[in-house]
Amino acid sequence: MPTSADKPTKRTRNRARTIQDITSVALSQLERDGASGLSLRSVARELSVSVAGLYRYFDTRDALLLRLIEDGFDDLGATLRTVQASDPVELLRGRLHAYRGWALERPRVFNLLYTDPIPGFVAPPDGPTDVAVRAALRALLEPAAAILGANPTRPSRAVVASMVETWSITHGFVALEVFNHLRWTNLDMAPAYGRIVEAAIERLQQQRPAPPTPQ
Amino acid sequence: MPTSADKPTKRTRNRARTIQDITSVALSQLERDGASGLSLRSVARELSVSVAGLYRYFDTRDALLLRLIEDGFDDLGATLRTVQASDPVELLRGRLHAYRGWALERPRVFNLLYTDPIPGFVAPPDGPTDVAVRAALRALLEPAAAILGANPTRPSRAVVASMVETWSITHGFVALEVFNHLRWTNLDMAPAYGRIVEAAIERLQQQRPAPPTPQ
DNA sequence: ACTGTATGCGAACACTGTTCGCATTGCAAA
DNA sequence: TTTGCAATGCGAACAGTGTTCGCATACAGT
Repeated sequence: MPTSADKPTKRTRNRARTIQDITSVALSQLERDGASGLSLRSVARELSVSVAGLYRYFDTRDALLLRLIEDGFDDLGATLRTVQASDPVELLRGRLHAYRGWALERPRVFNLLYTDPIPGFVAPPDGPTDVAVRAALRALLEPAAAILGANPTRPSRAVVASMVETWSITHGFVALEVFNHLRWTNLDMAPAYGRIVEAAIERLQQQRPAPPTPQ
Repeated sequence: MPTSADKPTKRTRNRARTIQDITSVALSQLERDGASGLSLRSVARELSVSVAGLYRYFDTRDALLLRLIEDGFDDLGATLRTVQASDPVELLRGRLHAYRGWALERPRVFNLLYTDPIPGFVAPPDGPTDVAVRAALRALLEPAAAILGANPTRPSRAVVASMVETWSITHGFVALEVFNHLRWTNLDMAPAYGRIVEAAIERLQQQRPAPPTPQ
């Protein structure tokens, strides 16, 4: 039962590598077949190890799934943060588009992150999952806070409300598109999403407290 | 292998009742444990029949799930249509709120309808599933078309785009709330959603072609 | 009353997650 | 270096799942 803080001995390095191997093939199976199609036994087969051996690294299938969720949020956050801009409006616009792009490339992972993957489970507040979730979201909400001229670390209630609106508006389109609920419209999805993004940004700007008019 | 159009003989009536029984207990298990927790064997146990017997009514587990999806969309549509109003704006507002209420009462069903429940499956266009999906959606989009002063049966491309925007904006908030992604905000969800709804309606009204100014 | 179809079910097969006990390996202290 | 303990690996087993098959039974139409 190794603790989280171990010296970098050969054992712990091997252990980290094994965990990395497991999550890696688990992720590829998740992306291909969805969460319900991910089986420990097939992961074990692909790694040429026994099923029972996997239980030295993950107590249960749900634990592995949870790890994929955390990794997913980390990856989403990192992807959003690759988008940079000097203008906060430009930054928000870019990251909102990156949000959609990320989701479209990994619909199964997006499904795992933003719907109800482990029926009974709710992430405990300030647990590792919750931390990863909020870190990813911060990459989206910080530029929104900047547009509002608000402190992104301690946003007021009204600022939170405005940021959540921005997120909700864009997330809705992405969720519907990713899950194929907009196919019948025959719309060009990219420009349609672009209009949603602009609407969200405009609304955000309207809610910014009026700056002191110069002169 | 009975076809869909049978005379109302005793056999077919019994058959319809059995199907109704199966879907009924399947639905209750779905609402409690989610789609992944729904098992044919437990349904059979609860009905005191054998598992193999169920296969006389549903070729596969996915077929039963698909039936629950169709029933779900029918129920959603019917619920939305219980909301009536003379003013189309009032009608849309009421139905958008009903949309959220319906989702919050059956999060597992909402998950089944609007995410990726059967990984490989896409509903064939104009199949029974597709018909149910679009019928439910029409209850939401018709008042939007009315606000735009458009023909709801043959909407133009621009009208479709506007209606989809309305849906996307509100769906996003509902999806995030239902799947517990807004818990950290500590916002009052009902008024927060109310503001989203008003934003969607305002945007819709702005996109209405200007009426001929009287006088 | 007879005949064919629809229905019901027990048993089996292949698959799943999970646990147990026993071997083996690697590390760290003696 | 040797010894001992913890970490690792694995085969077998158990309970659960979806699905198929073959054989009985019940019913509907002739």
